[in-house]
Amino acid sequence: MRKLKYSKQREAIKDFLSESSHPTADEIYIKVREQFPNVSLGTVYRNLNLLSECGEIRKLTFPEGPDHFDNNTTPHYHFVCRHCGRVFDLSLRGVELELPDKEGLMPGHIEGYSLICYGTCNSCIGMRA
Amino acid sequence: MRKLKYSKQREAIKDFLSESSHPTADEIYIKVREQFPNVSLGTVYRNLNLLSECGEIRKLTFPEGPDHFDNNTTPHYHFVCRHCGRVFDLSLRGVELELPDKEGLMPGHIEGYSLICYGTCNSCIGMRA
DNA sequence: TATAAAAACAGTAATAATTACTATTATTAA
DNA sequence: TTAATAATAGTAATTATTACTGTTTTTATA
Repeated sequence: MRKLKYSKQREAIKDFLSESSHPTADEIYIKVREQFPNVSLGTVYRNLNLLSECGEIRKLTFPEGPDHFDNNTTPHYHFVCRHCGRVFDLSLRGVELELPDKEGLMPGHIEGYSLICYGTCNSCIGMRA
Repeated sequence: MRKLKYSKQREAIKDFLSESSHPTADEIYIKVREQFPNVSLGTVYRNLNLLSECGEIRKLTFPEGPDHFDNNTTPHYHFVCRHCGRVFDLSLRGVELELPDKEGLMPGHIEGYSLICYGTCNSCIGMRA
């Protein structure tokens, strides 16, 4: 694996990730620009990809809209509101999948999985009521 | 819900979907063009979106590459190979999630979910051995 | 069967998200 | 202190998808 050198831009990206909830690359870009006005969106994407590859963060892909990024790499799932697009964490104790144990059923070697729930969040339900 | 009128292009798209495994819009386009040389990619996308909205097919989104489409709308999961990108069906009896029963844990009303496993498929494992 | 409204079409242009390229600057190990 | 390499900003290019427009097809009803 390649060696990462320190960069203050990457540090700012990580800082913002740790204090925010599933931001998109663009949201991170807007925030980091407050501290580094010349930072480029490419730098944000490159660092997010580097950090995902290192396993420091997770990339979340949904059928609608841009990817989101999550600094919580412990096993957990997500709920996405189809109306406002917000992403929520789900712990779902009791829904421990233990998929790696089911290798026999797999068409190969499983290295990870993602569980995404879709629906309408409570605040969007409230708006329609 | 809006009313669909018959179209032979849409019929060809459905036919190909039912005899193939998780094709992308572009793969469908290439195939349907054999029968309708002037079909446009926009027509393929429009019909795939219409059919997804009607619940006749499912759209599959992965972190890499274009969306895939699945004419199997019964509950099942997917395994995606990180190397060749192929998509496999998983039945995984015993991993019945029953998520709709867990509404109390959700930040809203759940309408669906997707479970995607990532890894290396057996044929890609063979190639590296 | 004729007709008219609605839907679908092909072809093209536009958009959104992301990646690639390049010349310069910053980091780091020796 | 230096030299190798990683990282950067800025820009261009790419990929996947959607939107637009004028024409054609479908379908319900007269």
